[in-house]
Amino acid sequence: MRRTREVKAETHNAILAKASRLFRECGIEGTSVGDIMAEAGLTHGGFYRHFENKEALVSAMIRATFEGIITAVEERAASSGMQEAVKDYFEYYLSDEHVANPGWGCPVPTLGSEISRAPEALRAEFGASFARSLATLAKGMPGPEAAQRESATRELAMRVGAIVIARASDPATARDVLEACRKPGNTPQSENGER
Amino acid sequence: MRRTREVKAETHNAILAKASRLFRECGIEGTSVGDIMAEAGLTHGGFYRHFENKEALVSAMIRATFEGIITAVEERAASSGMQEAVKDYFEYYLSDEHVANPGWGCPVPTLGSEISRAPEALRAEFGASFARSLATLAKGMPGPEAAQRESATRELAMRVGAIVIARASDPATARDVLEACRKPGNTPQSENGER
DNA sequence: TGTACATCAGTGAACGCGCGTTCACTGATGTAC
DNA sequence: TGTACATCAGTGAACGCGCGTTCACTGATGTAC
Repeated sequence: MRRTREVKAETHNAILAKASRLFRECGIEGTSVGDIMAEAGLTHGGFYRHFENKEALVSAMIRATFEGIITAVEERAASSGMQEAVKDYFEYYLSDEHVANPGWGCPVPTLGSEISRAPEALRAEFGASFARSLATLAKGMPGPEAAQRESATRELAMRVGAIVIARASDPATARDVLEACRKPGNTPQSENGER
Repeated sequence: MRRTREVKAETHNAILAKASRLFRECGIEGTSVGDIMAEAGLTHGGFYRHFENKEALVSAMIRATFEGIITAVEERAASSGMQEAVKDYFEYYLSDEHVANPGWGCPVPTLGSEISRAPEALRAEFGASFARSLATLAKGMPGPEAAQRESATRELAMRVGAIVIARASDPATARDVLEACRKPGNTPQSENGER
């Protein structure tokens, strides 16, 4: 039953894609290797021909998922410009759709706390991938480079918090929090340079 | 080996207190009933004389932990005023100490994503407890009531996100994010009333 | 206040279950000639 | 291009383990009189 190189590569990508959605939707501990393989139409034993263990898959999933977000924003920027692409992303971020579909959303609100308790190697991958995403978003912010990075960080942090709170709360509380965070006028933008 | 009412009440509180720290530090799934009981100096079997099941403990822990935070802020406010108490809380929130000690910190960044996937009853408890905490913090913000609530929400959301990101990242990324969020000047404060 | 008995807080063995990982096996693919 | 054999992707049973929960048991506490 050996498969061609092409088929193996497709399987590998399928495992990654299914893991990406399931981890975001059900959490890392809440998703078993068997769940992922079944979703990919395979049995659990074959998993270890693709990844050394579950942790290795988590690491690859983190990188691939952030990379996918970066690519999506950059593709949008190619037609409408970075500023518009980032504005759109931030608007989507606080949408009811994003709140309701963690499996297709940003990995930070879903996986952040689990990664906090994970081995250093995973936190290193998460930090590096997150930093790359942030650098992309920063390019769509106004002002000089330092201010861009700072305001992208604050804007994203506020949205991550809003999503975490909204998803963990009853609908009424969720609505209040989302509405407060949707209001403009606080695009932090910082005072100015810090010296 | 039956215990007096007083001893039982003490045991009950000990279980709650140990669970509060362990859940925040290791996550809900990452903490077993046995872990909690051992921490309280007991064996796992006795747990069910105090709580119907693990979920009931989680619910009680959420309420008690938020209530503890509210009490701490209000006690500080009794001597220095609400504005100062809330300012202090927000400052502590982004401190390295808070990042390093999830077991003694805000339950939102640690438990938020797990609660998202929990039964509705837990999300209802989380939402209600969170909303009460937010109402307390709002009292320390400037402006009319609606603006107070809004800016407390945004300020807290940004901090929740910052902590989630910082804890899940490598030290360098964590530092960058925390520093960006510590800068003042974006106390959102919203435009003004919304009609 | 004293007695008799019911209650029940806490113990620790046992349960069924799902997990991550291993392994012998299969047969199609890859490779060396 | 054809042949012989090594490789290895995927299968499914099996492993050891820790989990939440149950339960028979113990003996001190609570209660009824």
